[in-house]
Amino acid sequence: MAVERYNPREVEPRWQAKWNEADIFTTDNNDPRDKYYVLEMFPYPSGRIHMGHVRNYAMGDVVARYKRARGFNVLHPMGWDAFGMPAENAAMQNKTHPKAWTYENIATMRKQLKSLGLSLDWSREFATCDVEYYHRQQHLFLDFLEKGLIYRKKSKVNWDPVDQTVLANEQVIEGRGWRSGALVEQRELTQWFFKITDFAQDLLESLDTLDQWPEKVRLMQKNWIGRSEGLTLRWEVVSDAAAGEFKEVTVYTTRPDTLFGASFLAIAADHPLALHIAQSNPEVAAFADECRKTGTSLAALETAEKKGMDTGIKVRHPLDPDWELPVYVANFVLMDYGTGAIFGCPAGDQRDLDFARKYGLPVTPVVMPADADASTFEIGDEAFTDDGVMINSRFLNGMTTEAAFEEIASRLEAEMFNGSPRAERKVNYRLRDWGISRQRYWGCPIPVIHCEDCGIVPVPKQDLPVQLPDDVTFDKPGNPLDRHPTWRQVSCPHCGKNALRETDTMDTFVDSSWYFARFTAPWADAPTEPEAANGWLPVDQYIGGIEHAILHLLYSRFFTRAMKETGHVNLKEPFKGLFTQGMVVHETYRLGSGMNGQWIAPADIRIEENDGTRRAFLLSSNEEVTIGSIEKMSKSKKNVVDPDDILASYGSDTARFFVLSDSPPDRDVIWTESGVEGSHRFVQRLWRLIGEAAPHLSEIAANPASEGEALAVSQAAHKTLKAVGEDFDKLAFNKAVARIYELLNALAAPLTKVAEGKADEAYVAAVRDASCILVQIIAPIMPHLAEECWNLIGTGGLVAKAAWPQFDTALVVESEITLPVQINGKKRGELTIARDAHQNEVEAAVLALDFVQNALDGQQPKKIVVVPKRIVNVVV
RNA sequence: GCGGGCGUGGUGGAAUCGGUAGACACAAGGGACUUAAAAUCCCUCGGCCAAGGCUGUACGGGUUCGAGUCCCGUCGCCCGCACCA
Repeated sequence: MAVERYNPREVEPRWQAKWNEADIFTTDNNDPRDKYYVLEMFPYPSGRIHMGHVRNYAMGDVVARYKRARGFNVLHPMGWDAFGMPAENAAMQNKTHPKAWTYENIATMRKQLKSLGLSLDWSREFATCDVEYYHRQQHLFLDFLEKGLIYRKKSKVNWDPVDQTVLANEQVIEGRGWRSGALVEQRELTQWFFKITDFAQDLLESLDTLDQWPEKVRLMQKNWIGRSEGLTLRWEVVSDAAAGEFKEVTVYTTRPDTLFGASFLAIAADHPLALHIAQSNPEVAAFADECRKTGTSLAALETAEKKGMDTGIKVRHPLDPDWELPVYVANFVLMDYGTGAIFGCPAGDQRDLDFARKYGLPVTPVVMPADADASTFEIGDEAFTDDGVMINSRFLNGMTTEAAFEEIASRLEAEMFNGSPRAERKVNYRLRDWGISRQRYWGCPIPVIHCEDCGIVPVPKQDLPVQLPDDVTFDKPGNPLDRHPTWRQVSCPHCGKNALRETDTMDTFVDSSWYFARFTAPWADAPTEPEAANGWLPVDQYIGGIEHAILHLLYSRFFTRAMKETGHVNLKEPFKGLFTQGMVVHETYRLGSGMNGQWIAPADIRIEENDGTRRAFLLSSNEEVTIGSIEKMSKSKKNVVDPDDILASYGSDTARFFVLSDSPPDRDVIWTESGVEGSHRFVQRLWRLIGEAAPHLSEIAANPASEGEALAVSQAAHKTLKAVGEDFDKLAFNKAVARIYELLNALAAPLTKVAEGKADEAYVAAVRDASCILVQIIAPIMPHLAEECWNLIGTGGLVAKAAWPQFDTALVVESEITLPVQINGKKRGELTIARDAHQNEVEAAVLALDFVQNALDGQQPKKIVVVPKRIVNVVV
């Protein structure tokens, strides 16, 4: 019989409505079953969802639906990371209010997400710009402040001297402001900081407990925290009028063993000594100013050419009073790290070597490889940075690097200089405290008041929330809160005098550092309901982009610790399992070249393919378009595919199935139109095969076959069921998809046979069992299609509420296995033998094989390697 | 610059712990059905030579009975670098 084509436009909204009616995705905190919290990183409401969102949320939804079928009480919420710069940029460009712009975007994107049929608990939805949310964030801020986890200090920002405003790093392009084009300067402001460094050691050590995180993310965090063991070492300044009061310079070094290879000291442009010298030395002052024009991003600083300026000051070597070294100001030494001063050993550090070559400073090799010859070992263009044997280092000669470190450290620790030890062992971290002050409007106001008499006064909790005023304008650069006529005016909670509100708002990373905890009780008056938070947390499976591997995840780990210290939760690690998914990428198309070229959207072209050559043409004019490289979907390159277009033509199930197919989920997926069509063909094929057989299937109860013709059908279904469950447990969605294809291929002929009425009862029962399994394993990926098929087979109820089926153990084990047989490591044939055959039996059977006999040519084999159940290798 | 990752047919990828390289899909080619097209179904599909074999996982080395997988080096691409989210 003929079956109508599957029409997702009709089917998908219908099932979404049924799920709503049955209210099956709303989560009850008091449900006694085992909990499972699956969370995808919440989106920034940029305007419309993109394919990256579809992929991210499809993955989370598969996990949520699968775990629900497995009997867990699943929490799967959604919200909006809604504060941030784009809303202010839009306000400046389009004269819209950030609040209106943001909530309109949220409305659009919520509608788009709902059409995907995600199994989300929408009753817990919030946006970080909701007053109810940032109210509680201010509550947390006050608690952290009270605990001593927050302080103020001076720190640098990118300052645009034309727009008179602070710029984000991404707004600094090649050292210039993105709007004004003016050279950016560094400027110091007093800003608020979270003391993340208090937890540096714990954040580092606890990485070992995160065994469900990708190894690479743990490694990146470890390197980011950057624990090093070294020495602070004081150098005596050779008396000099220019040095003034400065009698010594303290450096931090992790390589005290290379001390005899030192050839200069380098200090940061903002080092107190540099600042002092700059007062009397215009050259140094000019150079330091130049260093300050690089902007504040580390990448910009480090890719800049390494430069320095001799201060004229000299220091004495700690181990030789007759040895004097020059002190440079250098642009690669950072005031934020260590002591803001280093000693340069050109032979043992590439940066120091480049610097020494540039300024004609001596290069003395002090470490050489263990097997090198001390009399001939030289440093050319490359420093020797490995461990080895000490040379040219007086009493250290012949020692290992490690022993030399210990020798220098203990000698200098014991030596007194100006009344205190010359050196001290010190553990240092690269991690810096987290600066959260932003001079912007669209963020969470920092709830403090500045009073002339009382200083900094926290806003009393009963006065929260400190609400953002709505009546602001964006016609001028700078922070609208600063120039608001009345908002700042407030009386001091202490003394009642006129005082001023803090106008800095919080970094948006703060908003995203605890939203996962808020989802557990978004209605709570306090930031969390501890019982709910402790019950649900940690998040069992967190899914998001690799671009958040360091900052967002590290800040969230810090926040959870800080919330523990302030009694809002009682755990340290917020995310038990982490999965980082890849991006969705697409070909680019370009019309014309060079300056006149323009990017063309995929929707505006058609592709022709002849003899393997693909050419693209503009739909409107038939002009040929150049096919460019495959890149991350971005507005600027126009290589975006709007999920709405895909949903309109293929439906949500096809889109979800496609983004989970082919590519491993942690790698990028290339969006291709032909790939989507392939996925859609599968949807139609499954619908047709099930639909044609359904009238017969619905008449007979499911029953797997244990013998006869139908055995193969049941074996295929149960093996796939087992494998797909394991794949879902590992988030290996692409493998699950491949197995689903395989199963449908295996069921195609049996389903047709049933449809044609040529099957006996036992066969139909086995096919029905297999069909139900098929429908249940596709249900997490293609929930609408699954409900429609489920209904057609006449199973009753919703698949979304059905328990995950059990596979039959007897159907998934093989009694015989086929082993590949190699001769000298190359496959030459196969051996089929009982699964539980003993090693001796396998060897005997292999030696009896014709091709083995031929290869041996009468001789004895040198060796036979038998890897049980895997392979046999005969060495002749 | 520093830190992290990736590289397998025409294409996306599979290969669980070092054990049959190319599962599954896309594209392409051929055939069946059709008045025709679409849809569907069947076959072929890394390269080289005729079988049988040789060769092949970015490139160059190494370890091993056996390497896509481990080690060393090179090249290319991607992510992060603290005020994008």
